[in-house]
Amino acid sequence: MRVTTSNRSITAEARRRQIVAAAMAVLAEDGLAGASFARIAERAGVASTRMISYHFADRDELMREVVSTVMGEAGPHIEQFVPVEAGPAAQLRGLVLGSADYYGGHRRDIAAAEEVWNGLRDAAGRRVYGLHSHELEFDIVGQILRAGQELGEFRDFDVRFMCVTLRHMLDGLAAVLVADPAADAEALGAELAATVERATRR
Amino acid sequence: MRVTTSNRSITAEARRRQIVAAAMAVLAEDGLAGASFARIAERAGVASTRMISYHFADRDELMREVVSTVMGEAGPHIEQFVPVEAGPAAQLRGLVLGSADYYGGHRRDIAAAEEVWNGLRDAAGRRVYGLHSHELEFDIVGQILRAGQELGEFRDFDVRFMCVTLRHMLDGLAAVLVADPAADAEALGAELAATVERATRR
Amino acid sequence: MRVTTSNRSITAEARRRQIVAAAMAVLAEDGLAGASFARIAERAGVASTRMISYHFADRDELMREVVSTVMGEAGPHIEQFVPVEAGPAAQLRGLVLGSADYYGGHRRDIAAAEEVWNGLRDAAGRRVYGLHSHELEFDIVGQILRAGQELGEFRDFDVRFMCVTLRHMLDGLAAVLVADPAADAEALGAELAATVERATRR
Amino acid sequence: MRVTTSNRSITAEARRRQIVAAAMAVLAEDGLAGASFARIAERAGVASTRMISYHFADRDELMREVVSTVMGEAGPHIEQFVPVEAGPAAQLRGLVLGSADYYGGHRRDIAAAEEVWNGLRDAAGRRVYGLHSHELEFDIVGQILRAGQELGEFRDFDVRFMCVTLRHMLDGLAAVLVADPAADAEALGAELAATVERATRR
DNA sequence: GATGAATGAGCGTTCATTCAT
DNA sequence: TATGAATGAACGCTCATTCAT
Repeated sequence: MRVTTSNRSITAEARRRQIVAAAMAVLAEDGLAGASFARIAERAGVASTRMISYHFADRDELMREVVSTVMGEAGPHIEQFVPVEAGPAAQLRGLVLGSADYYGGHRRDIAAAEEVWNGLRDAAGRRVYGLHSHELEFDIVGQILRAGQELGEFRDFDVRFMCVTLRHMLDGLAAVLVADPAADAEALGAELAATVERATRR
Repeated sequence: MRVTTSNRSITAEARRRQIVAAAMAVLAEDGLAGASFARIAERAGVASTRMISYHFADRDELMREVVSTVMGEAGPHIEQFVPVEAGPAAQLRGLVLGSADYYGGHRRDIAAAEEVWNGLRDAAGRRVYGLHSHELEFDIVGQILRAGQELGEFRDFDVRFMCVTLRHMLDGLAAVLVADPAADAEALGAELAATVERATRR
Repeated sequence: MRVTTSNRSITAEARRRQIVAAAMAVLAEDGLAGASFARIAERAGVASTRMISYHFADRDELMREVVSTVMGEAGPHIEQFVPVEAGPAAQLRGLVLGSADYYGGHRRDIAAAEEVWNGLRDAAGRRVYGLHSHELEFDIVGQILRAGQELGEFRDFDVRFMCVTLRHMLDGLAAVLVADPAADAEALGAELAATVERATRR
Repeated sequence: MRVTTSNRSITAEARRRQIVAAAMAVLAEDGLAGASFARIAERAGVASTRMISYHFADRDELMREVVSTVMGEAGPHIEQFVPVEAGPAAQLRGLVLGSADYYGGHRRDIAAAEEVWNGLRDAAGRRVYGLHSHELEFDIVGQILRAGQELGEFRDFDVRFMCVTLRHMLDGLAAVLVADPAADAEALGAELAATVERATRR
């Protein structure tokens, strides 16, 4: 059992969630540069931007919260699609289908998170997120890929680069789902799973 | 023979190129939001931001010029790698290898272009670029893919979605090359070509 | 009894009045084009132009406030000079004398308001104020004039055009009072009242 | 016979007239603040604002030229309506009718001139035009009024203030004609002439 | 927990004008 | 007579943030 040790009150947490939700809506609609405190406050229905400054240390913290909220939801959701006992190929397939399922049901959220992911910079101008922020994902996927190679199911490719390629293929799927509300997440997920299967198998 | 009929003088064109180059450098380093006229002017070594306003109608025009400059260079460069007489599989391979070659030689430029591509919005908050801006590329790649399917070389996949997937795989390649200056463009290009080959063939 | 239900605090209202007063002074001295935020802020004794932007949505709102402040004061002041029970001729005379009295006591204010009135344009270049903004005044004066015609006191003139003419005669009076600080408002008011009386009576 | 001793060439004069005409159009549409060199150049169909700077010493000279062009045309036109041999009352009537006739035929021009007249300031912020700029007109009209008083035709009013009042009544007529393209200049002129006649006669 | 007031720094853009042909 | 290039100064406005309750 996991316990969140937060010294924040219930109402404060509610306010934070309210603001994060508003931030996501604005990010998805107007982009990172358009997601000013003023617009987010207006969207959240709070009186002034001061409310945001009060609940978040600074803009960065709010934006990071957007990303971690989405990532925190996506991980467990996708996990359910990955059969623990099955082989690497089935697990890889589960990863793709699970991602497609999550993306399909949270198009606005992933659009928001991607805005932050791709655009956010720190005060010195360095990217806050980037390939290195995916290392945890690359570790997990890398283990599956390596296991497949050792079992002789997968061909001999550069594991890390395949992880990067897979990530971007999934980003492509997300982009289609965001751009076209009518796009069929399940069908495209299956399509991509087939592509990934052929790209990796011996 | 193509003739550019521009009503701009030679010196004006030179100044524009100088400013665009400076903009690219700043974009790659500080991102779209960090690419202010002040920083670009400083980088370009011109006295004031007024110089930029004089040569470009507005910020948008400058940013679009960055993208079209890179796209205008990349296209012909990659074309050389695509054998006209060969079959679809060879052409597809050429596309990947050519892209890798261009990306490897212009890491800063593609980083700059991608900043604009992903982040630029118009006054109303709508993305200036997006999936739809790739339609021309999708047409060309789509023709190759369809030809391959008709010849029985390629398996039966959703052509358009494969175009999107390919685009994002290439973006992943670019991301690696930008993030790691030591990354070997040729090797990764070959790696990706192998992946694409397996993903598409019957 | 009229109650102003404003959601602005007392201090905010005080600041607004302070800024409006400064704006009036600058407008009267330097004209509309010269009434920049910088000059107004300096005149108001506030640290920066940011203070003005904080209290007013934009330049237009400040300028409109100048006009409505003057109009809101002038109306009730002039009303006192118009005897409710008396006949049209006496009421018309009261209007002129009341206006002269107000103009004489607020030369700087009317100069400021007139700058805005004559010069302010919206973003599309259209006049914000104009003859149509006087319709309320024309209604009131028009009623007096029509009543006089029906009673046989006034001759048969075009009521609306007489309203316009009267307005411009009063503007002329204002212009003299603004241009010449030594001009005698009461005497000129009486002079104009005589002119208006002859212009209208049967 | 009057000879214009100008050291300007014919083509230069033509260019000046072309620019002045464009300035008038822009002034009437967009107001004084909107009449930037950029907009005037565009309207005149000349390549750059440099053309304007070349032909006029500065913005002031161009704006003054607009006013003096209109005044130079209006004077002789109105003169034709003032019978030299007739009495003061008839001359005064001619003045009003002549003005109405000119205004009616040059609505855009008088709108432009009035923009400059009311708004133009010198570098120090002082009005370039104002009541004092009307002194020549006031002299002429004043002579007529005084003659009428001496002949016993006119009542005993303050001559100078009546001149100011008349000027503003005419401005009111102009305002109506500018605001309403369908307004009948001749009818309103007759209406105003009647008003002026009653306002002045014994 | 929440708020109003205030702020310094920076934004892109426009202005009329000058320099050098 | 005309033009292209360049410029310094100023514009209104928005940003996230801090102070003081």
